[in-house]
Amino acid sequence: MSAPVTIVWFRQDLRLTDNPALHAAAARGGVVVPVYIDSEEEEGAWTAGGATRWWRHHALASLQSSLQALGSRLLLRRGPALVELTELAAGLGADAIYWNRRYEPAARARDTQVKESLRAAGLLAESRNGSLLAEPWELRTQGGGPFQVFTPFWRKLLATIEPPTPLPAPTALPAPQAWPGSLSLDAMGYLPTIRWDAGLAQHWQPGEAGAARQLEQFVASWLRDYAGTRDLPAKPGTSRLSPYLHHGEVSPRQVWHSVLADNPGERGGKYLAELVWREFSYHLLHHFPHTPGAPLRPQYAAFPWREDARLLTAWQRGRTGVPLVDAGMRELWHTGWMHNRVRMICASYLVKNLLQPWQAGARWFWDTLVDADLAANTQGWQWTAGCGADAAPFFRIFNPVTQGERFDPQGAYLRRWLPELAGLDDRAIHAPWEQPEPVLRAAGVVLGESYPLPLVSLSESRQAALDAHKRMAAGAG
DNA sequence: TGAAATGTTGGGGCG
DNA sequence: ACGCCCCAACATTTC
Repeated sequence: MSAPVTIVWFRQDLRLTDNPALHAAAARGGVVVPVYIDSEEEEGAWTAGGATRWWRHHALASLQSSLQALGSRLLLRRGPALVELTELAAGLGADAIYWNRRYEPAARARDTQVKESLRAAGLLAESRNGSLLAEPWELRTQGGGPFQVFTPFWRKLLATIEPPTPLPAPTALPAPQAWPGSLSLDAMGYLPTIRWDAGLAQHWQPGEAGAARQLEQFVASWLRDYAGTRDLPAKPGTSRLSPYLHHGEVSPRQVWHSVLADNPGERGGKYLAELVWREFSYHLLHHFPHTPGAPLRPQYAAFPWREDARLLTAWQRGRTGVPLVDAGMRELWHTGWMHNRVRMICASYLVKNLLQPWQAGARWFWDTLVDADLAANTQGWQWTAGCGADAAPFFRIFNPVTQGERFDPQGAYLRRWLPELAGLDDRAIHAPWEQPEPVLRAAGVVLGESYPLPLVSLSESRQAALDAHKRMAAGAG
C-alpha cells in the first residue's frame, strides 16, 4: 500500500507553526500538498478590500518561501473550492483533505457543503480549529444560550478554557512525485494595479516571521504598561497583531502562551481581555449571523439616520475639520490600520455626530483595513452605534476634542497625520476652529483652505443625535 | 472603552 | 467674629 497523500487547504491560517490542519496532515506520514484557493463564493457580500488583498499577497509569498524551505510548495488556484479540491485530489490520488475552520456565515455554509461533497466522494475531509481559543458554540450561558455580555463570557472562558500549547511547525513535508499546476502569485491579482500601497509596505511586514517579531517585541516592550499606554495613539503601545491574527500568521494560542510565559499575572489582564473580545466577536457572529448587515437590537433598524454622501466622503477622506477624526482616517488610508481608541472616536463621530448609518462606516473600514475581519468589524461598529451586544449606550458620545486633549496631549499624533496643522500649539491643535484669526495666521492655517472648517458643530450634532435616538425609542415604544 | 448638566462642599475675600 | 458670596473642586445625575 502506497503512502497517503493529504491536501492541506490553507485559508486564513497562513503559517506553519501551531497549524492544526498542517500538523495533522504531516502526522499522517505521507505526501503533503499545500494549496490556497481564491474562491469568490466564500466571501459572500464581503469581497476582500484592497488593503486586505495586499496583505494576503505578501502573506502568501511568505508562506510560499517557508514551504519551499521545507522542500514543499504552495499551490495557488482560483475557482469554486469544491471544484478545485476535487480536481486536485483526483490528479494526485489524494485520499484526505485537511483544513482549519473559518466562521464567517458564507465561508461556513460553503465549507459544510464542501465537506459533505468530499466525504460523499469517499475522501477523508477534516476541519480543525486553528484561529480561536474556543469554538464559538463551545461557551454557553447557564441557560444554554449564547452570551450577550462580555464580562460573563470572559469569566467563562477563563474558567473553562485552557488553550493548548502551540503545535510545532512540521520539519519535513514530503512532496508529490509531480506537482500539479499552479497560478503564479502575481496572477492571483491581489496587488493593486495603481500602486497606492507604498504606505502599507512602509508600516508592515506581513508573514509569519513578521508576526513573530511583532509579538515578541510587544511582549518585551509594551505589555507591562499596556493598560496605561494602549490608549495613546502617538505611541506603539498596542499589540498591532490584528492583521496577523486575521490572516492567521499567528494564532491566538501562540499569543496567549507568549503573553503568559514570563508574565503569569497577565491572566485576566487587560491585554488578554482584548484577545477575548476577538473571541466574543466570533461568538456573536456565529450565533447572530445576520449582524454584519443588520443591528442585533432590532429596534435600531428604525433609527432615523440622515444618509448624506457628502458627509460620508469627507469622513472617508479625513476632511471633517475635526483633527483627531481626520488624523485617524488618514492613518487608516495611509497604513491600512488605525489605533483602537481612534477607531472608536472616528466611528462615534460618523454615527453620532454625522448621523450616518454604522453600516456605511463598517463597509469603509472593511475596504481599507489590513485587519478587516467580519466578526471584529461587525462587533466594533455595533458596539459604537449602541445596537449590538454589550454595546456602549447610544448616549455615550465621544467628544473628539476632549479625547484628543486627554490621550494625545502634545498633539504628536495629530501633527504626524495633519502636517498642515503642525504650527498650532499643543492646546490649539485640537480645535482649530476655536482659535482667533492671528493664532491661525501665525501657524499658517487658513480654515476652509489649508484645513477644512468643521462639517458640523460638535455640541449641536451631539444634541441632534440624542434627539434622533429619542425619536427612535418613542417609535419603538 | 463618555460628556454635560446639575448638585454639593469648603476655602477665602469681603463688608 | 460672623454671614454672605463666589467659585473651584469634586460628586452625582442625566442623556
